[in-house]
Amino acid sequence: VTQLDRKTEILDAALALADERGLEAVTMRALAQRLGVTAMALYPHVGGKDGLLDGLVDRMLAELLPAAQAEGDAAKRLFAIGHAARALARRHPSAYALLLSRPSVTPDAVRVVDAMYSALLELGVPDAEVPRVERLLSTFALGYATSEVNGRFSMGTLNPRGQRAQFGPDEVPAHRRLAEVLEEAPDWDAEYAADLEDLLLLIQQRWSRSS
Amino acid sequence: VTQLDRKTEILDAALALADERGLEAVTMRALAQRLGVTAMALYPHVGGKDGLLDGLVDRMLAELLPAAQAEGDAAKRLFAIGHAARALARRHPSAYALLLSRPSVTPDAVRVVDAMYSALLELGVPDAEVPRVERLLSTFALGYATSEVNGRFSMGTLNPRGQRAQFGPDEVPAHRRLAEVLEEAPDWDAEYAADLEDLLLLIQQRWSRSS
DNA sequence: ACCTGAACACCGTTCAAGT
DNA sequence: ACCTGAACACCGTTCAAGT
Repeated sequence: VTQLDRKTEILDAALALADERGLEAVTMRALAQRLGVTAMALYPHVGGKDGLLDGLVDRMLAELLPAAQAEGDAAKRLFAIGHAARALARRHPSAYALLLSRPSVTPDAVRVVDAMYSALLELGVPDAEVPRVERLLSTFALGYATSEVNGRFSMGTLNPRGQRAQFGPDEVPAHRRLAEVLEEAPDWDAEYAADLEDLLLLIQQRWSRSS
Repeated sequence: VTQLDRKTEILDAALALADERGLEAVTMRALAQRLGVTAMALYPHVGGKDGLLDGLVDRMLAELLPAAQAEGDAAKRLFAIGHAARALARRHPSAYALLLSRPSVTPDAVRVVDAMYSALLELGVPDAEVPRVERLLSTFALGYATSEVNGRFSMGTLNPRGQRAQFGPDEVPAHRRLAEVLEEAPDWDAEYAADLEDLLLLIQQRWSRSS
């Protein structure tokens, strides 16, 4: 079983390296050096760079699992998972994007999805719609956290004046009309919470309690 | 102006290369060879590998712009943008993930956002909420398309029997209850359309026409 | 102004060899 | 069973040089 422990040791080191110096600094050689070993010593355990990155996805999903198994009613559990997904991104900003680009069927991944299925069923979503709604929610949560840690949101907002200056009058009329609103720096915690509430509201209104 | 044309020529070639052989095959050397030139000849035009990838994001957003300027009522325009974002992913599956990880403030990017702002205002979303709802919608659209082209969706669904076999009885109860539903292969076109409809429904119910 | 060629410091990975 | 060391075929990028 020291095999498995060694693998998680390696993955932990890789994740720490990604957190500290970015995903592109996660090199077989740099990772090996951090572990006091040669790069080729890693291959039997993680199976090359691709296997290493898949392993990082698994490790992150394992970190998400406890939140998925929290207590409370269905809506509360979905909020907990949603906030945990965002907290995970803040903990591992550089590695997080892997979650959207590398499929994973780790047992822990299935368990997280199962927790969401259960909550949606409890909320009255019909069986046939549950997988779709789960994908809608998880896609939004992963996409939001990814966008946030990668800075996709902080540019329509950073200096809207200088930005509008590139355009002629009424070339971007909505930006002009929203000028004052766009001046304010958004509170991302509040925005994300509001988004989750809206999505839960959608679910409750669309399939109001029949069970 | 042959400067700019040369740059878009290079970006077009890079995008084509990514479409044909994957983003990791987009190498300064391989790209240069495709253009019948030396790798270092690219540097003055695109400014290194990072600038090249930023350029790919800009090119893709430019491809999205025509759909954003389509005709019709507000809801119809939002659908058009949503579907165009997914079509873009199918056209450039490998490069698409860059949209979520590399911020862009290209004029075309601002124009696309402006079109969404306009549609949301027309639907009755209050000024203060428009930027948040735009981020919600664009995040979902980008995240969904990215997940789809990267295969994140095709694994809870591919062979659900073999997957459940890893677990003891009632360890994943929701998967068990949804067994029949999970057997069916989803129609992704229909699912994405249903998601967009649900999100539009949310908007219309939450801020029902007061204007 | 635009391109080339050689060079540098890196990659992931293979493979024979050690213990 | 686990690790090493040298080697191979690549990277992105710098820099002096050509025209």
